[in-house]
Amino acid sequence: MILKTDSPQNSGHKAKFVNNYLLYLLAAASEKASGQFHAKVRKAGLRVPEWRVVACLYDSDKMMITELAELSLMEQSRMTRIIAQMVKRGIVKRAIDGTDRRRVWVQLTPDGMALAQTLVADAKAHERALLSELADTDAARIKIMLQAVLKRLDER
Amino acid sequence: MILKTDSPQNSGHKAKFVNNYLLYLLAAASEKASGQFHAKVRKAGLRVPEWRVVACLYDSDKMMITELAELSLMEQSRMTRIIAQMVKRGIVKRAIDGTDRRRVWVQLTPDGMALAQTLVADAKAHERALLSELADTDAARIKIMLQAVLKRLDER
DNA sequence: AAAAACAACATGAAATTTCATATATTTTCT
DNA sequence: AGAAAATATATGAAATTTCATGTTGTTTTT
Repeated sequence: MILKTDSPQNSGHKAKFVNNYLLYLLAAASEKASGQFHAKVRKAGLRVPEWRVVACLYDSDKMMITELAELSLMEQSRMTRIIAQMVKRGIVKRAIDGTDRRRVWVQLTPDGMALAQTLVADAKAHERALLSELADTDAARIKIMLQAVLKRLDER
Repeated sequence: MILKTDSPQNSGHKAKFVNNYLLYLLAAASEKASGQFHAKVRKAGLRVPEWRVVACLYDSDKMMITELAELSLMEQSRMTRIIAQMVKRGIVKRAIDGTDRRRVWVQLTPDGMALAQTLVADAKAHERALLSELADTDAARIKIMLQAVLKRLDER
């Protein structure tokens, strides 16, 4: 057997910058933790950005395109196009505001609401499973901590 | 003055699902915290995925395309194309492994290393500023906590 | 030592995303 | 009221990303 020149995955564990860099840790934790659940989302027939919209609308009667974009962490023009697709697929419906005709209210259809309920339940179960794998003290604090980070960031 | 039908940003503060959902909090914290720094990255002439590559290479002599993709949280084919662009711009260079000719080693050029050093220093300063805005206990624990989450996720 | 399986990277084509800007509507200013 | 500014959404066009698959090279099986 021939020895490899170098083993992949940098198993030489020499504490790289990124592995101790907050923004990287946040991105990696988000990406990897979400990855698992996103498989379920796709099995339910949604793409990830669509799931975000559904999750945002789950407990709101209706939302504007701009609000959805902000809350779903996406650009407005992208959201416009995503909503257009979701309308075609019967997941949401659009309605122009009677008073301010620039505004478009987006609402889940009955089908969309059914999807939302299933997926939100799945999401909560997945979250519980994930939290249960953490040390108790971490599980109890992580969400509070992230909310605090978000609060600081929004205050700027 | 005419009262608005409904105020945007859902200021009715009725604790929405997403605002207490771990995966959303992670995504939002990542997105918003990174957003600030990414402005600096673009001023330095890099796009975000390129910065990720630079940051990964910062303290590695060389990395394979696959390793870079894994560490930078991107798909391999995307990484291949990003590296091609970075080669054109003189930020990195490619070299085929002598022993295993499937492998491509990617390395920072001197220009790339200069960029890396500047940006990593900026990143560290930005991180310090961010952490300093958090409560001391949170600042001390957040990275450790995220590392723990990542460890659990990788163990699966 | 072939054959089969695996691994690393590249690539075509479709789809999505971004960026800048257009359009329509409402609000504010003078 | 009329002009200017602001707001909400839409859209064209270029660029990027994704997905499936193709190539090439290496390792494992038999």
